[in-house]
Amino acid sequence: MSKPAWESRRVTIKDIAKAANVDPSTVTRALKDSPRVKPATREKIAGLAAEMGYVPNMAARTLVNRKSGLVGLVIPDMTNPFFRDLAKGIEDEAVKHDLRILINDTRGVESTEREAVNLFLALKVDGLIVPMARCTQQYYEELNAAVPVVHVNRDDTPHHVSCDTVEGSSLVMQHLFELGHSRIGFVRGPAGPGREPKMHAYRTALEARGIDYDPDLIFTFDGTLESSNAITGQLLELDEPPTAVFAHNDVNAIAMIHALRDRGVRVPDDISIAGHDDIQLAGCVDPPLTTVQWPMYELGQQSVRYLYSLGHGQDPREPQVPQPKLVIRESTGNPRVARQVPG
Amino acid sequence: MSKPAWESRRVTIKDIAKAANVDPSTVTRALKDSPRVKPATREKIAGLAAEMGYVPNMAARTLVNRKSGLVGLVIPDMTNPFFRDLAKGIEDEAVKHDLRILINDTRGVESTEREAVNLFLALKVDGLIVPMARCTQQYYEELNAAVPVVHVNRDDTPHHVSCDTVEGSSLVMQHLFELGHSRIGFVRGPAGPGREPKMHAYRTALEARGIDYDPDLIFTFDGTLESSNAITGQLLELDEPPTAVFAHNDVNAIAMIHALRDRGVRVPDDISIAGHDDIQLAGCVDPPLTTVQWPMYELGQQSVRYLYSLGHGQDPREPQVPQPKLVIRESTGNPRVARQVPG
DNA sequence: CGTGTAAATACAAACGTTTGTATTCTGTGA
DNA sequence: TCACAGAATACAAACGTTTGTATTTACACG
Repeated sequence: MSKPAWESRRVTIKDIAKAANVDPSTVTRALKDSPRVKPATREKIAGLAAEMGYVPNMAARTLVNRKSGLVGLVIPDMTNPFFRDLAKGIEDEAVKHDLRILINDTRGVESTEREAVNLFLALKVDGLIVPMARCTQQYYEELNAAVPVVHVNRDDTPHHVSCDTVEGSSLVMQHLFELGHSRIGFVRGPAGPGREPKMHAYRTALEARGIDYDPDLIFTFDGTLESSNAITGQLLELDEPPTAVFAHNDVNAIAMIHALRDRGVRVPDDISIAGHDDIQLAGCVDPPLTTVQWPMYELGQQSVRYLYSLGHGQDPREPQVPQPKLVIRESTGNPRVARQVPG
Repeated sequence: MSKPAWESRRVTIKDIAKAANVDPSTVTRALKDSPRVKPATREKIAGLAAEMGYVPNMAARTLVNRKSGLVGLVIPDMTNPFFRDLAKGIEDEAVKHDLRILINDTRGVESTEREAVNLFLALKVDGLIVPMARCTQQYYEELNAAVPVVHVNRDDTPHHVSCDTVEGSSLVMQHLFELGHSRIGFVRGPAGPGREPKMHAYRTALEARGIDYDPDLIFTFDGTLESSNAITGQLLELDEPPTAVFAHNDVNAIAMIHALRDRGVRVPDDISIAGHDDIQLAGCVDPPLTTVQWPMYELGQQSVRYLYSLGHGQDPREPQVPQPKLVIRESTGNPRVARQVPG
């Protein structure tokens, strides 16, 4: 096996300088179009750089700049289409600010999240974007001393972009009430700090209608398919199952619809299911999902802008994102006439 | 607004050295448990480092080591569960080699893929793992001169880990033949280099049975939901639609099943659908999907091992991964008795 | 042909770590 | 008490880039 080519030293600015018979500093300036270098020289250097296959060394750059132009994105589950749209918004906005995005999937594990954050810290990222993190608020407040951190969809932290979670969830509850439901289940997300707005909206809506809160109707979704299946099982085993369920997100809602069908329960005839997020898939499943349209792409964009302000000592303006909207499709309907439980 | 805390300089090895009254080099060695430093000093330094909240500066480290301990993972669609399992295998193996994984989602766009590669190059990654890349074989051969690159599921490149694609696809074809199908559609992946093994298996299987290859039965999936819908539409508009379809992957297969149902076509009664990959969801949809079980996790592990050997000048051993297996579920069945197309 | 000025470029220090080599300890045995 | 080995630590250079300052060059003007 011949000696691998990548062991040979890569071409540096000094190599180019030597080839062009100038000082390294001139090369740097030429490469970033500084007016301090004469056009002819600039072009000669640009040509040489391309020809020699120069790749800048970010490590050296980061070292002197004390920042990398990188933004770390810490997501709990890259498989959730929600994060794809978010990431898209983030990346589109990031290029405008000359920032590059690095992704780390924590798989919903808190320790992994910490490791990811540490890696990004060591990488000297300019900022962190953390949608719905697992770690505690306190952790992030401390972290915030080290690097700008903006949260998405979480409003208990110093810096966050979000839209009206309570409003979104209230719309769902109102819709279900209007259809005639009163026994409504609620699936909350992974237990943890900063995720209570949906729950809050749920309870408030119940109260406003004078309906007692029943802890039996509360389930917890951990992001996995199994979890959705398990919830579906629990739910059907109840003496008096709910006639409608407000699911934590669309992934959960869709999985539950499948699980229900497997058990011969029809949606929405036997039970209504509403989701949250309006992922692309939501309109394509059977039945199409009633859900809350959540401006993920915009949230992504705003989080970068926010981060940018933060990193430049500006007081970030309250981000403007569209209000959540209810999208009524076919997974919700009128409840069946209540069967009286015998005895 | 008070001065943001993150503008203050972070604590470096020099700060620790000063605090501990030793030389920076001693701190380095203490922090990496070198036997050259006396246990008492080591502990004192470790304590100080923790107390002062020291975070190593990877840029400086990378600069002197000329490598970062990072591995870049370039994936076309992070939403495909396939890549999640792959990434899991990669990360689990990576920690064993003290490597960290960085992900970049290219959304199937070739130019984005190039940018991602360049970013990783600038970051001085130790290697690249590239499952089913969009760029040409030639590009990667050149790239391979700069950094170790291993491909997953693609066998036209210098270094790759894969398992028997032809075998996996042949199993599907054989299964469909045995059910009595002879008019079988095939959905290929995003057009591009290095993705012909499935196609090859398809055509070979057809030939072996003496069935003519019909270009009308070949469709191209670009990874999106819309694409699956469009294919479904095209397929049904055929004068003589196929009685079975071998889909490029499970995501495609599942989307097609949905699209078919929307149009009132039943699976497998009216048409059989087989997928590829056996993602977690495959067993949970309705009907459960017949598919090829693909050892994604193992491929992930092997790709890191392979990369590691490559990076250490060892001749990498041919990776051993399980053979693909056919998983027969309910989305495939006997064809309906062939309707004769009138005159 | 000087002189002044602006343009173009060179110089040098710094960023935070690592590592090979040199130096200073420490304690032992004669 | 001295020399010596070995342990512990200090020194210094290097990694590739950036940037403020200094130097050289070119040119126009008197």
